[in-house]
Amino acid sequence: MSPRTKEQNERIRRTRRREILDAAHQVFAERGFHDTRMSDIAQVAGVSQGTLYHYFASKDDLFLALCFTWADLMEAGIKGLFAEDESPSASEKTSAADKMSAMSHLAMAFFRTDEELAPVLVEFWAYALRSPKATERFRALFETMQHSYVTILEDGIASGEFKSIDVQTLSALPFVVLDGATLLASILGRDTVDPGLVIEKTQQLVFDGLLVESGGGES
Amino acid sequence: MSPRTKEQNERIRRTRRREILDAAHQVFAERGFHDTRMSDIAQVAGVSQGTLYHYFASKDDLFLALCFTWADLMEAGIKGLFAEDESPSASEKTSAADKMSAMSHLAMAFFRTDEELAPVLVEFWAYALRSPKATERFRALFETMQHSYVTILEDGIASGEFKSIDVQTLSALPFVVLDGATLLASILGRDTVDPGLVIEKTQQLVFDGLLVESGGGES
Amino acid sequence: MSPRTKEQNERIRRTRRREILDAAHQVFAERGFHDTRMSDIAQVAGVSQGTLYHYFASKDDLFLALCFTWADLMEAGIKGLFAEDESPSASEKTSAADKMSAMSHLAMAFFRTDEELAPVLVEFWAYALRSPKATERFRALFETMQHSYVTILEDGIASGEFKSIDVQTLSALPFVVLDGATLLASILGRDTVDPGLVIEKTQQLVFDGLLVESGGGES
Amino acid sequence: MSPRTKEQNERIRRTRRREILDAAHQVFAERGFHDTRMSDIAQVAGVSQGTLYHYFASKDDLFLALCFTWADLMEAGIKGLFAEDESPSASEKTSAADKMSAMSHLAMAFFRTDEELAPVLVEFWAYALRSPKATERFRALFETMQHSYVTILEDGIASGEFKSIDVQTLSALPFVVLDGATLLASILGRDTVDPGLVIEKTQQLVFDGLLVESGGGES
DNA sequence: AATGAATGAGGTTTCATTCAT
DNA sequence: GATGAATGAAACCTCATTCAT
Repeated sequence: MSPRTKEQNERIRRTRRREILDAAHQVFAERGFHDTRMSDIAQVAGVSQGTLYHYFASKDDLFLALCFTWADLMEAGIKGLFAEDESPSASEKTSAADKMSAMSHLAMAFFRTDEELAPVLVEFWAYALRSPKATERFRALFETMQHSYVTILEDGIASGEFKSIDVQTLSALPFVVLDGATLLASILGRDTVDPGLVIEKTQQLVFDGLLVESGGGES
Repeated sequence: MSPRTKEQNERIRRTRRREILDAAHQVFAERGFHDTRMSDIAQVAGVSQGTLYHYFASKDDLFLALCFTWADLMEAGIKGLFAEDESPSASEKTSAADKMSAMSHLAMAFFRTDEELAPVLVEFWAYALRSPKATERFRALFETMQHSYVTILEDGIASGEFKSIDVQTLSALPFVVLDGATLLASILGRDTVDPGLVIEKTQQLVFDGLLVESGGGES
Repeated sequence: MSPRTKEQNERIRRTRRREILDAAHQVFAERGFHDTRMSDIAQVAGVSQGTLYHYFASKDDLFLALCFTWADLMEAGIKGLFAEDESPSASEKTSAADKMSAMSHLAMAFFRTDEELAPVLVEFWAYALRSPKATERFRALFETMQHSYVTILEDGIASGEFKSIDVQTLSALPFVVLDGATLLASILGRDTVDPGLVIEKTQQLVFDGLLVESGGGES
Repeated sequence: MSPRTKEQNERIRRTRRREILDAAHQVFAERGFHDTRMSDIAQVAGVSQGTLYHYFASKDDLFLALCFTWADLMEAGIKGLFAEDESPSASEKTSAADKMSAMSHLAMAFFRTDEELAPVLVEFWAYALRSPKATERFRALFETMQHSYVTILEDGIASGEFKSIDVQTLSALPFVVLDGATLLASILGRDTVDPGLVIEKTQQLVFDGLLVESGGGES
């Protein structure tokens, strides 16, 4: 009956918060944002509806927190990729080709980690269309990825590995392909479109395209 | 004195139906599916709420009809591309490269035609995640596009224009890039990501990639 | 193209009116008053909704007209029973027993005539609970029936056929049994409760009861 | 500070549920099922509309619950009548006449208990015409009453108290008269038809009829 | 911190009725 | 007389959020 210590309280809060986020993730993935009721989340999380509001100010808040969670993860993944790279322990500089390949693998890894991630992402996009907060987070993630890709491309071009191209425009490509493949896989199923494979094969083809002087299609 | 003729009634219904669809398009684009009120659509269309239900059974029905409208248009565009091609008047066969280019241009054209199309597409995707009807229409559209691309690639490979690749997987690429670029442009704005440019430059790069034997590793 | 004569017009109106009433009868029986839509009736009658309003001022008006139709029929039946009786051609006065029996047969006849009558009656009762017009018609019909029965009973008592009873109270019995049997047959089906049989057997038993001095139940 | 205990919550729910049912009873009786608005019930019950839906899934559900409540009461009354009878303390068996009388008194008691019961019953009948659930409950109640009456009649016949009659058909009589009298009293008012009196006098007459060999013809 | 009964604004949908043709 | 497109009032119901316990 002795009051809980501060640390105990915080641990409880952290655990409970995570449980709620997990429950929300599951239900949002199944039902989508608008068809999810707070009571559903509460039930799956095993808490009362009131409790949800001790941890998140609103349904939107909860959804955003969830989306930010994986955005953080993704961002950390990308940054990690290059942080390692900068460590001087690597005897030799990694080639641009290797870096491109590494980015692809990172994206592919996300799909293997969590089967329910893709549907929530699609919801997030629709949500981001109307929510400045979501847009900002999305933009930051995009810019991180874009920045990395720009660096890779420019390095490759500088070193003569790649031919010269419109770096600014093409820097969006990884994100474009990642999201496009996620979308198609979510709606049509992975039997129809395997996002990992699409990303991998595309990256390979694009890489090959970077090696040759343009054949000069008119488009 | 005498009642309206059948033709008069049909004309009225066709016109009114189109007016409602246009209004719905506008409001759905602005607000998204869930934040759109039937009263908003009615007001923009200049009719009463009741009238909406003379033309569409429900809000979902209206939204689907709208999405089917542009899906039909897009599908017609793709099929038209190849129908022309089959006309025997062309003394020489169009090259695979030209066909690829034509597909890109078609996709790009859609964005120029209708500024408000993109946001509704994103809504449609989220919607398609839960609605079998929407999924089916989406799948049909995808397969049409995929089929065309498969043909182009196989023709190109057969004629020796292209190297041999995983046609099945890469046939999803146009749709992946189209949707991915649409998404990014919708959320981040065309200043950040110009979908037409992304499509064009990507197509070019991919095309170049198709010309050379792969220099890359397996990744 | 010559304009129709007044008689033709009236004939058309009468026919059309009857068609609408028949359609209404059918739909009201199937669906009940509140679940019947004017459009249903219009469709079954083979006319437009607007036309209904050329013949009846409102849905309530149409329903009442329908109910009044059979009320008139029933009332005519009862009155007819006694009109015949008063004709001097009958060499001998009909006995009270015979009259009672005749009333029973009349009631039973209604059930055989029209299978769909019973459900509409139940609707009418619920309706009559709130509508003064319906109540009044119902009361008039009741009083006609009651009046006839009072006469029969009083004649029978006067002639010594029947013992003395509370005529006022028991004069409601035919209506009570008729309606009660109608109700049960409508809800439970004629397999469970055969209204004709119930009426017949009850009448018989009651008649027997009228013959003997009360055994003096305490109730 | 601490949340309410389970018992507290249950007590609240039980009380509130009863309050809502009472309010519904009152409003349904006044206005009928279809003209009753959920907002009316909410107002009379002193709760918000939303609260109604915490206790009943729909307007139909609420109405059915209400009807089931009195059906349960009525059924308990009938069963109670015979349960007492089976107690071995009674030195002598109750006569069939006494049992018939008891049943009449029970029916009459219902009308005295609750002035507003009758109109709701009429609504329930109309409702039962279209609702399988209501039909089933109605049938069960009917069968209970019928079963009791069959027993009474057969016992009476076996003991020689009553003459032999069509027990199956006449076993519906109490229900027929009860419902018929309820209906007439509801529509015409108790001044015109006193249901208690009708039931009592009818029972008496029928009882007398059971004593004598039929003098009547087949009608 | 946790609970869950209660709220109430507001959305979609229905349908009797009107009226221009 | 006949039509059927159009109306618009209002009903049922949902669900995020609050707050007394």
